[in-house]
Amino acid sequence: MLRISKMTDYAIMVMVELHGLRGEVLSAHALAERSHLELPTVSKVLKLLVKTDLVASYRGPSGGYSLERDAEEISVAEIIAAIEGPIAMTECSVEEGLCAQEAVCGLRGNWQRISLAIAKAMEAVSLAEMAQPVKTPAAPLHITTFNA
Amino acid sequence: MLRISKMTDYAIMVMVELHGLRGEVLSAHALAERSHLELPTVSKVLKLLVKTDLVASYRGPSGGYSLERDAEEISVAEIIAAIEGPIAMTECSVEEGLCAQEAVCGLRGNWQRISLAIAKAMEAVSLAEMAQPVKTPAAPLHITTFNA
DNA sequence: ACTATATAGTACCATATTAGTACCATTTAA
DNA sequence: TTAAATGGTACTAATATGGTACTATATAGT
Ligand code: FES
Ligand code: FES
Repeated sequence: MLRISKMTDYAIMVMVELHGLRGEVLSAHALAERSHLELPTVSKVLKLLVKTDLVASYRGPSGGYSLERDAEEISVAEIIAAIEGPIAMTECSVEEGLCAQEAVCGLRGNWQRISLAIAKAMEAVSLAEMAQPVKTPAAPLHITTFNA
Repeated sequence: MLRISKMTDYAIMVMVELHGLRGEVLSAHALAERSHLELPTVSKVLKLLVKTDLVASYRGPSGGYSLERDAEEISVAEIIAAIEGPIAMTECSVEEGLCAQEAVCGLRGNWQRISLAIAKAMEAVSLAEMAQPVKTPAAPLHITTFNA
């Protein structure tokens, strides 16, 4: 199904929640409530987001989390990468030597091209755009591919 | 990592092997050898590909498999879909009611847009193109996204 | 200085998914 | 009739994921 992990999905939900509260600091607890997710899960996700400098954290009482940058400046690609690492369709798309079949399989170059294209597509979608609900997905993203 | 399953990877390898032999019928055993994969795995993959009408199968001695259509007419999207079902980033991209958070989460529309874009990108890449090795992925796929 | 509250980090477990295997039924060319 | 191939099902093992628990550390407020 070519899907992102649930953790990544959660991460986006939390980031969306954080958006619109720019400047305001929310605790993990508050974020869990607002996003209807479990606290431990939200905590885990937030820690990963802090590590990758997408959200700022403040300790102590009245501490919590806030977006590190404007939602317009954060891409979904970054969020995905923060949770599940580099965007790549196959092992070999990440770097040489990770795919068992590499010696006898010439697909690596093409997988890299495809992975790169998808990565770019996600880089072009900002958190701010993601936060705006779309009822009728009338205009899908437009993608041109090989030989274009 | 947003990756396809290994089975899907294998499926593409097998399809690539089948390509260039248009008309010729190869047994699962022969395909396993050529693609350096295990026979049971190749068999399993081939069965799925037959079900989705991507390859034709012939029983009995001197039976085997061959491409159902020209490699130019088969997209990687079809192969991926054959092995792992609809191309969708999240549960809710497939159809309503599959995502646990749906009631309180407005992301569904956007996920659908993104999933659709990726699906289209893969539809644009044919098996024939995939079979041509690319050493230097100089020109990646070009993708334009939201608001374009 | 003390304390309560919050994040940071690590380590862990339970479950779901995936990869891989085995077996037997069915078809068919020789 | 036989042997070689696919078709289908069911099973096992390995891995990845999702979720949890616990301890350490920082800090605002009293
Ligand atoms: S799929 Fe990775 S080397 Fe072929
Ligand atoms: S991510 Fe599926 S409904 Fe929000």
